[in-house]
Amino acid sequence: MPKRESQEPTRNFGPQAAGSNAPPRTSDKYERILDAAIAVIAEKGFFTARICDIAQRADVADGTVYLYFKSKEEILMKAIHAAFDSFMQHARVELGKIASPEQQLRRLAYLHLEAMGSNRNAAIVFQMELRQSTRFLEEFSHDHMVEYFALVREAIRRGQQDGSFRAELSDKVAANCFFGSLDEMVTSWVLSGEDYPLAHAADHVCDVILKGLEK
Amino acid sequence: MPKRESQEPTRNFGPQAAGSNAPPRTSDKYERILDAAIAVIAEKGFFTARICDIAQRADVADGTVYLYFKSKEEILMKAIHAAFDSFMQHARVELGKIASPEQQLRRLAYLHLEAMGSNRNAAIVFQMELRQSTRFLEEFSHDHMVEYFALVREAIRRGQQDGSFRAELSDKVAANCFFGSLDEMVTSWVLSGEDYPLAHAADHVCDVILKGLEK
DNA sequence: ATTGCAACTGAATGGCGATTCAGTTTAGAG
DNA sequence: CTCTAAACTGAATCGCCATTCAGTTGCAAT
Repeated sequence: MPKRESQEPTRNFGPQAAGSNAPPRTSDKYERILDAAIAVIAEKGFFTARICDIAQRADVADGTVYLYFKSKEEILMKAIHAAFDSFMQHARVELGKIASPEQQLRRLAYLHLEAMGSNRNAAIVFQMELRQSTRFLEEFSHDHMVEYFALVREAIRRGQQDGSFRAELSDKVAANCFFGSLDEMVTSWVLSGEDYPLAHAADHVCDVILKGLEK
Repeated sequence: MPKRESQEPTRNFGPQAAGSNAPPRTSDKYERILDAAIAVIAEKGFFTARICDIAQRADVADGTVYLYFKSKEEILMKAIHAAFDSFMQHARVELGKIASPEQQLRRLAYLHLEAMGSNRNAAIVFQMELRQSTRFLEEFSHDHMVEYFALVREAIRRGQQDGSFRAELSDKVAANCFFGSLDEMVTSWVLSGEDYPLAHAADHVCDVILKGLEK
């Protein structure tokens, strides 16, 4: 029988899914189900999305979904987790290459909008479901946001120290403005239903926010 | 038997609730149910909130809820509608008293945060459920947002015309930054679980955004 | 006191859909 | 080819809860 890929312990799953369940195997079913779930949830919302819709879209039987995930909720959790982690890792690497706090924020704004703009379904899930879900996924998704905010606040504080940003501003408020502005750009992009290149807006947002932070 | 209050046609309801249903009467049940619904939905989310929870909290029987509202969905709709209309009316009056676009935006920021900060449950419903609900209440809640944005964009455009704001900025992007920043302040206030006076933050946010818009 | 009707009640209904599991298929090993 | 276990299937189960409605209560008019 096929065996676990000879890789790092908990890297690429596919097998034993949810902690203690039956352990599926080598095939792209895990990813297919995740993708299908994001698409269906984006379209109908978490609570209205039915497992059988997801299964159908992923082209597997209803029961198969439960070989890979413990529950409907777990699918959403894993989907958000995966997307977020991949974004944060990418963002950290990119920001590491830049010294100027101002340029870091510009870059981050671009990455944020690009990530959302490149996958509408994921963007919908993030904008619409993530908040709602904060209630029942609690700490989980919240921790991710805290991570992101830490990145922003850090850049802002460094900018204040090196004298390029006004020191009297609260880094928390400033970070909220930065994030909130980008978030709203994404929301209006999602709600518009159109498909203009979202990332183009990064510079325009930064024109406002960075000037607002400047000395 | 008690009769409809001698007021404007469709102002204060209480009676015949949902268009064609059975028509209840003079008592505060309508409001009690709305308030209970907001509280329960704030706590558990729209989909997880049970009608019997709402009824219990409003101190009426399950069935009574349906004398005043057509469905669970309608309760949320009416609640959002009422809160929004009252805010918009108030905001329009207040902004009408102010000439300077900059001061208008400052005032609006204050009103926004004050409205949210004065009723945590309502704020939770707005921040968490309104977006989610955009999907199934569609146009409905979206129209309200458009109204609010129109107010903001109008002030921004006037500021650009009178030369106080940079004319090269898109009023749409600027409005997104303004709204997004406030919205994010509310979200972080809601998620913090603490009860600091949210409205105090209005000036801080405006310090950033207005300076960002300035010439 | 009697009547009639609006308001209200809450147990029963009905449908939906997540989850389960008995049975089927697949594919590697012998 | 045969055997076995993992992987998969999808129909049946089961709990949940919005909504309904037969019956009760309150009250004002007569």
